[in-house]
Amino acid sequence: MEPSQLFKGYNFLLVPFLRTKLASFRHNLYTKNGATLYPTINQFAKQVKKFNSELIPDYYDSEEALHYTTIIVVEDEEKLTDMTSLSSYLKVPKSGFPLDEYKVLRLAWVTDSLEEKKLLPYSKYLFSFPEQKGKVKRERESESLSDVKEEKEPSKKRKRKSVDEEHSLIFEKLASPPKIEDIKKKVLADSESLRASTPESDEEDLKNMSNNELIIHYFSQMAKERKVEGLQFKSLSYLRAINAIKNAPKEIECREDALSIPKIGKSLADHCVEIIETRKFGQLKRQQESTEAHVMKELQKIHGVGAVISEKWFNHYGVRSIPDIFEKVPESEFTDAIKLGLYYYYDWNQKIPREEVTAHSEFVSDVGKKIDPKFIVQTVGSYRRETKTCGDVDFFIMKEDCNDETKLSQFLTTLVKELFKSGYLKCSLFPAHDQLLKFLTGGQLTDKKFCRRVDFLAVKWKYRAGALIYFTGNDILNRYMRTLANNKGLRLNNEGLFKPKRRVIDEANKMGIRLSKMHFKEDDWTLVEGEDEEKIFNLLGLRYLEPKDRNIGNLSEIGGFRL
DNA sequence: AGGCAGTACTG
DNA sequence: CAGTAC
DNA sequence: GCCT
Repeated sequence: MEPSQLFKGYNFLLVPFLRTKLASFRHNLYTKNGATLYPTINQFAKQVKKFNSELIPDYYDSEEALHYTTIIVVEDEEKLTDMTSLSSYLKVPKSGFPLDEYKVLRLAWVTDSLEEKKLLPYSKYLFSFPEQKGKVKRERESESLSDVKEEKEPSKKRKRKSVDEEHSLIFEKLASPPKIEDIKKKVLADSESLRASTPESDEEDLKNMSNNELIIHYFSQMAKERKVEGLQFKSLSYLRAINAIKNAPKEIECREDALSIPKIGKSLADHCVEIIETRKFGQLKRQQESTEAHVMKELQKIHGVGAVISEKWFNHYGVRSIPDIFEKVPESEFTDAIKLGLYYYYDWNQKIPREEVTAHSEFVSDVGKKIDPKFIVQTVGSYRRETKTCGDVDFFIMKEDCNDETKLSQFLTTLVKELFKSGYLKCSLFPAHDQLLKFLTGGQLTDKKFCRRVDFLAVKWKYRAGALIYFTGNDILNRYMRTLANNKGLRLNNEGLFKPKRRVIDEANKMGIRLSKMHFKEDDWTLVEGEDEEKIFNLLGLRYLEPKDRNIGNLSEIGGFRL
């Protein structure tokens, strides 16, 4: 390979600094391409000193520049177990050294960059220690959306921006989606390097399953298939049936057994019989094998793409794969949300290990505490339901006795700004408006590989329980509770449990429609309960469910809950 | 035959 | 308003 | 796809 000077101006701290033949060969390659290599901090620090005195005597600029161009390259991942081992390999002096302010990248970043003849974004190559507990580091620059090349040229004259200017700049940057070229690049790179994890096909387990377990197994897959097809209510029927089967007193042996279970009608009973007798579900298999279903499923994993858009892309534009989208679908079809959905296609479809969500929680709540310790930042969603993995991270914000939306909004705005400045927040799925109470974004911890979906919701104190129930979910429980409320002439929403005022009842009667169909106007309904979760459950005639018992309809659910 | 949760955001 | 997401 |  001819020297490209690709890494010109870059400092590589190599850990461990290996002296094998192969390593020497690699090191030679790095230096040929312009990199300067360092085995220990001591030698690097000398360079830092020189760097700082030679360049503009502006601490801010020079340090920042150094951060852009200094990379810790992990040459042997197995030898690095934690921060301590990293320090010892680099021989960090007693006086200390801010190691955690530098990017720690896997060797693959260097080799892939050489291969591609360009500096690749760091995001996919961030090294993280195995089993690392939630300790999180800050990063100085916000990467990801901008190209690495832009980052390595720090602006020479960085003047202090006014608060307003900085504010609008941050939100502008958060809101603007990446360029199509960059999206394409990342999506293609992801689909290559990070081959889709093989779907767990547990043929063996199927044989050992009881009738009911097998039916649930197939039904839950069928629910997904129906949803992808856009048949949301059929999908819902399967989910409801699953829950009913879980609560059924005995094994389903025949058609009558199935029909005796609520939510199982003629059609589902037939499916049950087929599954019991053949241990297979033909309709499901055919569905799963059709290319249309397969492609639609892939497309709908893009945030912002649902049943209608995926169908259009499949039939009208002939899209058959994710990379296909860039060839066949006109750019005008991409909303900002879809652009982000594509850019983070791979990231956002990964399950998040519970431990990582804990790390997110600690990081975000620490930032929140520094802004104002009186605000409570609680992690809800599936994390609160104690699931082992989460699809996203949900943050719930409130402050004791605070029902002032302006105050809540101010806090959330500041929080978002700080999180952006620290490099954690990467994007926003819709522009932040003046009363910022809800914010949907992507967030990434510096030592983690993936950007995650992160949601924020700030709520008034008096509505905290209603909001908490809503935001904790799961969705099936939410729907069930709202239906229950309707049946009692009440109304449950994101704020709390409401009862109708006299005149609404009269009006509904006069119009001959159900109360729940009445347009919800604050004036027409009285808040019954919004501060106590347990009271809301009880008012609906339910026993209180601990968050961990709210995974209704989930395969991993234990115990079951009678809906 | 009509409902199936209720709300908020984009375009 | 339709579409999507929470 | 089930229930009313």
